[in-house]
Amino acid sequence: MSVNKVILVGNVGKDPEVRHLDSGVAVANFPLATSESYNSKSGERVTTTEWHNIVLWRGLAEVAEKYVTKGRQLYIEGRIRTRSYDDKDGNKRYITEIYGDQMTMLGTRADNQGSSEQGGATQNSGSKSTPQVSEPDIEEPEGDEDLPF
Amino acid sequence: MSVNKVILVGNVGKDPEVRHLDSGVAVANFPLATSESYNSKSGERVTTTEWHNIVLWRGLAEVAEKYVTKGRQLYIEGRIRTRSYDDKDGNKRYITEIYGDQMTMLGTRADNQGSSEQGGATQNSGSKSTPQVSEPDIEEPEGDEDLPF
Amino acid sequence: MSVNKVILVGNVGKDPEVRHLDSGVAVANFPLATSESYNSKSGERVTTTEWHNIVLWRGLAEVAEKYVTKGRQLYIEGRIRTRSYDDKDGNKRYITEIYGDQMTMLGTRADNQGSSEQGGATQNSGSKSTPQVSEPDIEEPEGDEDLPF
Amino acid sequence: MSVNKVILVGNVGKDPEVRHLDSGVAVANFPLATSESYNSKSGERVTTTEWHNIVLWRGLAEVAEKYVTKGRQLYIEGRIRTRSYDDKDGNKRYITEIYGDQMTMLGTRADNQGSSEQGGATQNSGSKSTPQVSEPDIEEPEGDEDLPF
DNA sequence: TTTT
DNA sequence: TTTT
Repeated sequence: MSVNKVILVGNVGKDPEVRHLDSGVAVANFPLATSESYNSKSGERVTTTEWHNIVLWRGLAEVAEKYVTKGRQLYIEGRIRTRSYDDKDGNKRYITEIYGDQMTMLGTRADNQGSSEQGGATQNSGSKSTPQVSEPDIEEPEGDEDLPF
Repeated sequence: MSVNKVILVGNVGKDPEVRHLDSGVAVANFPLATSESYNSKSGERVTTTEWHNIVLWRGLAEVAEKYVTKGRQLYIEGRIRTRSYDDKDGNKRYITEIYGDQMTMLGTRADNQGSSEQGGATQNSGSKSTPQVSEPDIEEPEGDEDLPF
Repeated sequence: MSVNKVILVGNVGKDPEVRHLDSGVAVANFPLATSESYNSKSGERVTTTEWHNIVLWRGLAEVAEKYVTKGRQLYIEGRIRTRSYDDKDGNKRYITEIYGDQMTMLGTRADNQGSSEQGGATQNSGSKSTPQVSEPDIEEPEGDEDLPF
Repeated sequence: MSVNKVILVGNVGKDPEVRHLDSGVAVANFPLATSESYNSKSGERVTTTEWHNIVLWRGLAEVAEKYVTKGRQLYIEGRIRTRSYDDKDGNKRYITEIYGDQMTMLGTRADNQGSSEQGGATQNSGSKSTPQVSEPDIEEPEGDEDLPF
């Protein structure tokens, strides 16, 4: 009876960290930046950046491992999840993450690799550079508890 | 160059707290619950609830003050914002909030008030019980009729 | 490499028509109304209604058959699809439809049935009146061509 | 009491046609393609393309006039609107359009211009190549700093 | 009519 | 920590 949906277009802040759980399930984590600009009262242009903690599971994590790199522009659709953990001092802390259910690579390869032999709008051929992917299904990301975050 | 969008349909956990800043600007805060169900490996039906910290400004805050109450089912569209603050021990803490840009009251009055004289699908008359509102914008693209398509 | 997403909250205009294809696949069709209000230049409050042609497949169609009725308030998430057909005069015509991938019943039962023994915000017990459902997966709605629209 | 929202990421099919109404209001029209791939029953990879009729007003139309060109990858957020018109034979016809409320240019300039002196991830400097824009609204919730959370 |  |  409810909806929890997030849609982000932003830039990857660091190369993903990908773990493979004992169960064989892959999990990827990386930060994604979105930014907003507005004119302050005093007239300057102000830009603020928001950092999102992206978490991808299974197939999406594997795609991230292969194709997602720092600087990449991505579309991510997913849901918000806040979880608690104990910090080194035994205090309960909270962290909010975005569990991605859908991911689309934006821009072309030239854009994102800096290899730069080619700068046009055409996508690189062969090696299916940047697939669009989604979660296999509505399978729940269980086994979550196994993760030593 | 980026997008930070959240869409929620959930139930209000507590009556909003509404503050009026010195500037006259109103700010409302309240928790909104979304829930998800899935079948665990062991076969039971598991429901997890996610709590979202909703923040509304100005006109939306004023609408919340008047119409949003505990239990209410709402549609909220907004953006994610994580801010830091120092806790009582001087430690830096983070909290993630949803700044609402658009809000729609769901269900009918009977639904949400329990007064219940009337249960049909028709909306309550008079007193425009549950207005739909958004941040200032909403300039209508009129003049449409002028177009010689 | 692309995204085609629609999010609607509106009211069902007519009870769904549900067909069962030879393959056993169910398909449901019904209109959903969304409305917008704004103040015209001349100062009156103007409300315009938009009608969306909703199409649901398989499990979602079956849920619609059981639970979706005229007047019901629904959340629908899906994608836009425009298809052509030949009208009685042999002219090519186009129709745009929303293929729903996700559906959530809004409001409570009292709201939507008019039976009205109960009007509070609590959901009906037992018989899990209004389930939230989604497409089994990314299975393509093939067999579409079989439909005598 | 309703929501009519569309989110698209796709490629511009033709340079926009921009009109300036007598009132001074600008209107831009262009097609945007989104595509979907899936594996058919017979095992081949099938890609279908959906064409969306984008309509932008005022400031957004002016941005489109300056920056949107054929091939460009765009994020568009808006709403569905179906309108009728009479065709040359006097028959009533319908067309469904997407009225854009928000637009974001995706990829970098190198991506979209083919000028190609440069292929890396860095955006072109100067001439603020690809602004992100939205309909008039966007009043910032400043005064935030005043809040004694 | 785009893009991969 | 990204990007413009």
